[in-house]
Amino acid sequence: MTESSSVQSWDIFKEHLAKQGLRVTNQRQAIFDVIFSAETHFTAEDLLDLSKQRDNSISRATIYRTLPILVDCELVREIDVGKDYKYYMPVQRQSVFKAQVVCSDCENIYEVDAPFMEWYGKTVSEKLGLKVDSQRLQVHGSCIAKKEGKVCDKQLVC
Amino acid sequence: MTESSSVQSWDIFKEHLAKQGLRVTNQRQAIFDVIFSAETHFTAEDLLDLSKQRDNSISRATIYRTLPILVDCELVREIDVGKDYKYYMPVQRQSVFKAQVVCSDCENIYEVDAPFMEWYGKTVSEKLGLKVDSQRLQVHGSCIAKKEGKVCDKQLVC
DNA sequence: GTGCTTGCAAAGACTTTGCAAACTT
DNA sequence: AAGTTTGCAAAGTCTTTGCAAGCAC
Repeated sequence: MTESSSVQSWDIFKEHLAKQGLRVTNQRQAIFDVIFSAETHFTAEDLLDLSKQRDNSISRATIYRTLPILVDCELVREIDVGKDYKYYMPVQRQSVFKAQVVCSDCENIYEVDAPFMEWYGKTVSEKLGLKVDSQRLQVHGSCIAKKEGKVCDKQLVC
Repeated sequence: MTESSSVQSWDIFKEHLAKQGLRVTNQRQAIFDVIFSAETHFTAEDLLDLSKQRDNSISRATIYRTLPILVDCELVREIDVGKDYKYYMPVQRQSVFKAQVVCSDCENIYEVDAPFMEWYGKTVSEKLGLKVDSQRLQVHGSCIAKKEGKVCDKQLVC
């Protein structure tokens, strides 16, 4: 994450807040900062912990109230991998459709290009009389390294 | 759903139970029957309601304990569309990878072939050192008919 | 008879919400 | 000053679990 892209994102956020009649608060600013200096995926609880380090007064409620705003303006993507909590991650500023590859051993989530999805989703939906709103493509896998008795850890690439 | 395919599914279920040292109970039988005479997707709560019509003593706990068994032996597919409850549907007895097209207006869930997924998932995963466990491809859309002021209802195909 | 199953109700896990105080504009 | 936003704690929603009674094998 370059500084300029983070600045650009902040402008998008501020503009979105203004447009919705919402306010720029210290809490929202801190939460934004945490997200855009992290670069990885995180849960609401992760975000709460990290945010509290910047401003201990930030509450769980504010985290849960702020995340939907960031998802709304497409600065953050919500990722549901079937667990009972969701992951979030800063959206890369590019328009290629992304698939998520989720490693169940080390909890890594990779985002990879899946450009064919745009065509596929559109074609299939139109046949059914639907207009595409969103798409999700997830591949769940497990570490080959781990199966061979080698290390697999959150810190390492599988 | 032809009768023969339902019978075949029942054999798979019975065999799976036996293999795991589990027992054939009236409740499991009733739940199985409900699922394989419904043909559509359903939630745990839907299943509870329908099952209670056959056997009013069936409890929510039993529903939640039985579903994972059916998912295990691949007779039922669990579908998480991002809501806080899950959908389930009887698995078609064929091996082509299926995508789900979810209509947010009428809550229909269509399953369509996505044969390319097998290749895609495998290729992408191997590059990352992963072995594919499962994949999910979902397209979320909304009714074109409804946008044009026409009817869109659960009963109708969008 | 042994030990898996069940229903019930309570517990869990994550997320949402009502309210009064605090803050942004 | 007017109207958002916040933290807190309680409430919600779906799902899981402990337990004693009941049932399959």
